[in-house]
Order: sequence, then C-alpha cells, then structure tokens
Amino acid sequence: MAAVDLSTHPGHLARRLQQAHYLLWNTMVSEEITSPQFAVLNALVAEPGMDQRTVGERVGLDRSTVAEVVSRLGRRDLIDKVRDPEDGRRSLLRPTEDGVRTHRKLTVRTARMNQVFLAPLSAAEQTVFLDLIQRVSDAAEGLRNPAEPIASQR
Amino acid sequence: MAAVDLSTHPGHLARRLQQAHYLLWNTMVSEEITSPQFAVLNALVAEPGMDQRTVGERVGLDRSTVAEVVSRLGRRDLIDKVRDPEDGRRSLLRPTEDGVRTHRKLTVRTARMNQVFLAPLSAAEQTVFLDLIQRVSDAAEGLRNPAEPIASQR
DNA sequence: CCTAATTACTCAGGGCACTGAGTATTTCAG
DNA sequence: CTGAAATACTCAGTGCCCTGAGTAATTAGG
Repeated sequence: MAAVDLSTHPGHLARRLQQAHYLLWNTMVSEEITSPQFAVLNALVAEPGMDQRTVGERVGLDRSTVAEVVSRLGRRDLIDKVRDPEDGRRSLLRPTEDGVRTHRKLTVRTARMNQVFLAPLSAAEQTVFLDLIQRVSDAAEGLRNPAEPIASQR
Repeated sequence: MAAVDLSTHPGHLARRLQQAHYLLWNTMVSEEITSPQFAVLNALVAEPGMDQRTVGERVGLDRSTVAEVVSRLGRRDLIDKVRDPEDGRRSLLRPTEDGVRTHRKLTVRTARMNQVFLAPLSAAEQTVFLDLIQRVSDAAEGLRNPAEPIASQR
C-alpha cells in the first residue's frame, strides 16, 4: 500500500553495497583476514606504534570494535601489543614480520578485487563514485563531532 | 612504508558510509527500529503474506539474518507469523496494525533523514550517486548467483 | 507408493558495530 | 601535593551479517 521504494534510499543501498563487497572480499582476497582487519593492519604498516584510539580514528572504527579487531590480529600473530612505558593507559601496536608479509600479499589481491568490484563503471564514473561516497560519509561523520577546532598537524 | 590509501577502496568507503548512515538513522529515525527492520516491515506492507525466504530476497538479507530480524519485529508485535496451512515449511508474515502504523510514522522520518544524508550533494549528483551504488551492488550480487535465467514477473 | 532430492527454516559459531558502565592511569586545578 | 577531570581501555549487552550443519515438510522419480 504505502510502501516505499528502497532503491532510492542511500542507507539501504549502502548496506547492500557493503554486503556485496564482503562476499567479493571473501572469494578474492581472504577468508581469514577481513576487510576491517586489513584496514587496521594497513594503518599500522603506515605508522607503527599507534595506540588503539588513534588507529580507530584513522580507519573509522569505534573503541570497542578496534579492541576486538586488534585482539584477532594479535591471536594470529600479525601484530604486537605492548603497554606504553610512558603512558600506562595506552597499548602500542605494531605489525609483526608476518603481519607485514601478510599485508603485502593482501595489498595485491585487494587491488585486483577493487578492479572487479568497480568494473561495471567507466573510469570516469569510478572517480565520481569514490568522490561522492567520500563526501557523503565525511559530511555525515561531521554531524556527529560538533564543531571541532582545526586539526593540528600532530 | 608500503601502506595503501584506503580512500580509494570502495569497500572501505562502503563500510564508512553504512556506519555514517547507522548513526544518522539512530538520531533522526528511531532508536528501536533499525534500518534492516524497517526494510523488512516495508516489504511486508507492500506485500503481506510473504514467507521469510522471499522477504530476504526482496530486501537483500540471507536466511539467518531474516530470521533474526523477523523475531525482533515479532517480539515488538509489529508483525505476525503463522505456519502456511498449504505448505508446512513456510512461515507467512504480515504486519500487525501497530506494524502498519509504525511503518507509516517511520516512512516520514526516513524521508527527512535521506534528505539530510544526501544534502552535501547537488540534486544531479544525488541521482548519479544512487545510480552508481545500485549498479555496483547489482553487478557484485550477480557474481554470486551464476547465470540465473530471466526473472519472471511473478 | 516410497525413497531421494529439494526447500524453508533453525541453530551454532565467528565477526563487525554501537552504547553505557566500569577500571586504571595521567593530567590539571587549587 | 591532592582531589577532580580527562583519557585509554575493557566488559556486557544488543543487533546485523555470513557460513555450515541439522530438521521438518514437500516434491519428484522410479
């Protein structure tokens, strides 16, 4: 009767997009390491020694989720976790050698998967697509953090 | 070192987009009914009496997830669930009066939320955005179901 | 008919994502 | 220097999402 067409609802489409990606990741990249786990690993390869909070900020995960992902990566010995001697609240994270190796391997596969994922779009459309998603996400995240002052470079 | 820029990874962006939507939904639409729950309710308002499998197909949820969502909607007395007398395997689902009322209320709020969510884009960009997400999702879902024959209209 | 395949659903298990409450540590105000 | 505020993390609870295995009912083959 008064039902709505969900294909005009960005939230619904976002969920479907994410699910589609999840499946493709599973078949083309890894069945063990998930996309969020790769994101955390990637952040730590870029900048070893970050604490959990900072990692979460970088990859867009909240405190609890980071803790879980970190614990799984630790269980697989892909990252190390040590208490910061200078600030006993923090845990400092860094990839192990195995972690770096795994990251390298998955990076290649991820690139291939992205190509397949975006294949239905032309090169120009792909650029637009990434830009639009990013702008919407950034704006929506901005709604959460009220009027944060200008980010300093450190 | 060899780290990757995740802002060019559609999967990562898809996850962030969905999270952003989740937060906005929570503040602007409902704290009790989630977006997937609304999707199921919406499908049942459009076509009461579907079984769980069909609902899942319509809204893009797998068997297990539909079962969970349905059980939550049932707990809130928004839908009824009865065994199909003609086929004892099926559960037939239909919204209760309260379910229809709730659906109507949330429809209004959802429309408002979508406006806010898409506000950073121009009207033309919004159209492109929805189209691109849909095409990518459809294509990726197509990779899963191998060579399905042309869908019949019933 | 009656067995075998199919179909709808359930259940257990792993992982992501959020909130609210609690703990430990550090920092800051007085 | 000490008590209060802030910070990093943990834990419990809820919900979404998938897979693989199991159960009950229906359909199809011989």
